[in-house]
Amino acid sequence: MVISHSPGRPRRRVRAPRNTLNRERVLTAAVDLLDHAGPDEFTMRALAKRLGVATMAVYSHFSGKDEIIDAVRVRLLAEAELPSDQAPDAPADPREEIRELCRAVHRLLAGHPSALRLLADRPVRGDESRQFAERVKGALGRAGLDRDRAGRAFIALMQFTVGAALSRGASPSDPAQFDYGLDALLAGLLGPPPADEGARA
Amino acid sequence: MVISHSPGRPRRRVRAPRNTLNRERVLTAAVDLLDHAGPDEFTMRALAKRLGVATMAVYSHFSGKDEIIDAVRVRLLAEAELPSDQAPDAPADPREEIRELCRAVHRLLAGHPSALRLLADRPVRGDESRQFAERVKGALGRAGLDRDRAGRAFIALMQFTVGAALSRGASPSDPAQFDYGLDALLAGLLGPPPADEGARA
DNA sequence: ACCTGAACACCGTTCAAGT
DNA sequence: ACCTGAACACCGTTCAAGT
Repeated sequence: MVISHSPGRPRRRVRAPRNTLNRERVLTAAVDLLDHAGPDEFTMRALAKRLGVATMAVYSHFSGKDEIIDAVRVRLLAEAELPSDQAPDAPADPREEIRELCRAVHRLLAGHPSALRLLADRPVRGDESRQFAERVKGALGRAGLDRDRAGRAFIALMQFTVGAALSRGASPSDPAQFDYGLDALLAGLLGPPPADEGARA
Repeated sequence: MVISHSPGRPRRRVRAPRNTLNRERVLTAAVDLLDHAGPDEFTMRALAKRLGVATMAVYSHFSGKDEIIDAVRVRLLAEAELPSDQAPDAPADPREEIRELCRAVHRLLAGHPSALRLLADRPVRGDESRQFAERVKGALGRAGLDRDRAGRAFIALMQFTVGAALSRGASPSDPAQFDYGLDALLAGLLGPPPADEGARA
């Protein structure tokens, strides 16, 4: 006996061609999904549907949802638009460099609010973040802090930056709010900025 | 025919007596559960089991999980040990009052890390938090900030406090870390502290 | 009014099977 | 090797029923 498709609903093809999937495609779809829906809708089933494959196909490339979330963090960190790394013999004002680095991280986090909710409570590890930390601590050192104070200052700056991005998602505030807090924190950590560039009240 | 209990496993009684449950008991159990387990284990089923009732009994007192989480926030805010409210004609140093208020909130949040994860991304509303905000903004005003700056400063302080508490849960840092950042932020917002009490480096 | 248990539409993940 | 679909042990919540 012949089983015919019901003519009204053309179903997704029964079997996806080989090698349709890889880690890159999964991660791109994951970030897209997070950017277009809340963290609760970030589901293995929704992710697979977006990729046009069966749910379990994703498990051929990632061990599970946690590994995907960790990889999303790495992917996002990689696409952060950091101010260009200066040559060591042409150092810019370290205060301004720190400021721009924090602003870049804040821009990144505020631009991916659902991802931020998923990532906010996980410890940050991995090479990229270590590199970033060393760069900020280097600038803090050039601004006059010793190694110990630079470490504490870096943590404080990241705590504020994450908290500000989280709060923006919860109840959006004007864009100048983050700068107000960041400049205050920097002034407290490094001392007041030189008067010649402080033209704003 | 007689159905006998299997002697090995005395089951929970079939029907709980009337009025065993009320909002207070549910909230106490909810905070206990959050304090003894991760946010993922905070489940309507686990909550009911802890209360010794069927899962759906809780729904007689709360419309759902979201309402419970909102009520947990109120409960936690209420049990925050804020420094005693000064009489208006005997005002303490406003800087010190702000400092202690932020420390109290941080202590509270850091003491309930799982609850913090559930609450961090929700907008804060309600009367208690408004009262708290007015108290901090009042102190900021007495410290010399105009209304607009006081509003921004309050937001910045809360963003930092939440971010610091969240980060402590993710990768615990030493207790002095929060004070380091808080004092820097306060110095930036209010100007450097008077030299006579700044005996620490 | 308050509590119970079955049922529904979801989850993430395991497993056996297809190609 | 890579993908599929059924199945398992969970969720939050609706519903009809008990007292």
